[in-house]
Amino acid sequence: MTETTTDRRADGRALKHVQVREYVRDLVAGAAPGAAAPSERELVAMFGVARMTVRQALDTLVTEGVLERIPGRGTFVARPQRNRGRISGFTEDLRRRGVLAESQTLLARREQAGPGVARALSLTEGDAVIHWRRLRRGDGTVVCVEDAYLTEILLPGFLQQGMPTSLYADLEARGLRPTWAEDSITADVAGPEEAALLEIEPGSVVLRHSRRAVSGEKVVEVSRSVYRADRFTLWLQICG
Amino acid sequence: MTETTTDRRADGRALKHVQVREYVRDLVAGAAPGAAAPSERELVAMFGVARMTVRQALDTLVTEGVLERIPGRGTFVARPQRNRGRISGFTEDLRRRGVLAESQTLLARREQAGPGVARALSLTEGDAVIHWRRLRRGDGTVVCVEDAYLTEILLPGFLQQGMPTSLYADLEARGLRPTWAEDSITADVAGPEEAALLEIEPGSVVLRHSRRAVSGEKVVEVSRSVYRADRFTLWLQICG
DNA sequence: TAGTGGTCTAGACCACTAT
DNA sequence: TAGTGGTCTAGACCACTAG
Repeated sequence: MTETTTDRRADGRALKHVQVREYVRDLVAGAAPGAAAPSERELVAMFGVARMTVRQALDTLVTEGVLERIPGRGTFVARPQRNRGRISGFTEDLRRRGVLAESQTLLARREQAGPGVARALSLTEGDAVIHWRRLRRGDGTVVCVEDAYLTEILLPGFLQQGMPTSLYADLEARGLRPTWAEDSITADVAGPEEAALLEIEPGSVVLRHSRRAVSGEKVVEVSRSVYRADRFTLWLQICG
Repeated sequence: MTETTTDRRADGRALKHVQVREYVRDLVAGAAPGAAAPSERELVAMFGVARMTVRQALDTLVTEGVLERIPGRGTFVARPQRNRGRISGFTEDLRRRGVLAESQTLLARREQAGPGVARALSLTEGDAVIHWRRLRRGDGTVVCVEDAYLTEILLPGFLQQGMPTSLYADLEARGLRPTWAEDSITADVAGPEEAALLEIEPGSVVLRHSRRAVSGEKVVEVSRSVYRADRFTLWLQICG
């Protein structure tokens, strides 16, 4: 398998292995997992190319998880990928469990980044950030208080547009869907303010979840959430 | 790039592209990012193989993120990957923080899978599993009790070999390094047995962490860990 | 036995980079 | 201009699977 940057020669002609690759990709799109793809020698005959060229095309599709090779048997449409999961936020996370997520904005304003937030967002202290505090409910009951900090310069008009239901859906619409994140999670007890918001006694057990979410090279979100331990289990998919 | 299952022919001779690949991997291990790797034609001359064979070897290392090709310039040791984070276990996790992880095996035996463990490991109830319970310390202080369940049939000789220091390092040596995992995390209070092991009062705050780790298609590990909340923060990298 | 993917050869021309 | 990786050819033999 070889990374192809352009897919085309300088003169505009499509590369042969790309032609074969895209032909097979189209052919196989929507086919049932386990369905047979054309054999390598069939493709050699169809396209009039060398077998190594066909193999280069198929190698890419195998690496992408589209095809699967079985020696002595053939090439087949791969089983559905187990792990094309996306990073999700509270709203999407709860929806996946069949729970309706609601949010009440407690605070949404422009602030100057303090030292901690600036470092986490890879900004300079004093840069403009959006601070968004929400009380979050699942099926109507209070579950979580979340403080999110966003880099204002990446999100023009964010505060003016009316706050979105799902932060991640909004980021996705801006092409800033997080591609990976660093999370840290601790168990703790609630302080008095948190307790009041979460409708629990101070000192009750809570789950603290901090996230630093990155889209490409840019840190798009830094957040701290406090969950009622009696009402929430954090569920994460980890990839290698 | 081609997946190689065996790395060896039936007669035991190493495949040529594997020889080249491992030679380059060793050569480059510990080299500074950006350092030049041997050129393809150099390797052709060194090993007396065809260039396609060398390319197959290097393709694998490029896909793995070890090397980087720059057309017209050469092949180089890849820059540190933004996101080649591997799923880590307790040992590796603590090592990354500069903390020495130690484990004391409380129990390591063959059992028949109960309904929960069987479902989590994608086995049938009654199938043989390895149950491994460890008390885990960081820099000498008690941090965690972990119960891990492993599919015995995937790990021949595991119990006989002497328990490894790091489960994940052992799995990696067997080609079963987890590629992704589903984790669920809650905050809770310690029960009496846990409290005794963790050297805390019953009712103290703990962090519970369950993991279902998958390597390729196989579920290789299911575990439940209980951490002292006052001594441990869980740190996870999430990918989309 | 026929077909499949896995490995491998010994060349070739191209576009690109560095000197 | 010399060297690099990118693409491509036209074969070959192997181990394995299936009918």
